[in-house]
Amino acid sequence: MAPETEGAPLTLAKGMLGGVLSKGGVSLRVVEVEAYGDAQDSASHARFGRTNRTWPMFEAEGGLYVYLCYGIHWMVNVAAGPEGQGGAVLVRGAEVVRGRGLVRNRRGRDPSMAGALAGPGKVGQALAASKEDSGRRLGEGLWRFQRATTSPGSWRAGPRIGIGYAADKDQVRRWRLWLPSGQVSPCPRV
DNA sequence: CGCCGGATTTAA
DNA sequence: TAAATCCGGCGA
Repeated sequence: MAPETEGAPLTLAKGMLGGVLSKGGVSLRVVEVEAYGDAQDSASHARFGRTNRTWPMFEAEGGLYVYLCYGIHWMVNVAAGPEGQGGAVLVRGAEVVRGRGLVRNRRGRDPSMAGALAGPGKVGQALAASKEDSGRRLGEGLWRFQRATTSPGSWRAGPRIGIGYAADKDQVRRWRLWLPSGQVSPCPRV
């Protein structure tokens, strides 16, 4: 499936753009993602190796890696495979396709405006993601993912956000991808 | 065993 | 510009 010349996380990231990620009654169209690599990627949690938290990153493609950031926000990632390698794709932005009322209740605001789910914490909240979801798999239980039926056509790429701690060489990687139609998540203040 | 700080959001 | 809020990973 993935070309050998390209890392699995970046390949999966491209494949996820425009697709629909669902948990229970909420379905979100993915418009922004970031790829995180294996232990060599100093921005990736895979650099810690398999730990109590990070082990789902090392599962085969389609595994869910969900973790808490800043004590508040749940980041939703999809393991990129191959199994044992480490690597995942963070969902950074989405649009509500189904379950608008549910998302409104969870978020406390109307999710229909453009950019309402621009930001990984917002996506996690819309899906009510938490620790229990980490280690589950897409296609099992409440979680589903439907790839885009029509090709997104084009995407844009830029450096990943919020990884200032990582080595410079990693920041050169343009592993944040988004659809031109989608609103990009804001760059947090450093 | 305690400290540090983060793949962020929000409101002031 | 800061507060919210927590736990994993690392050093001691």
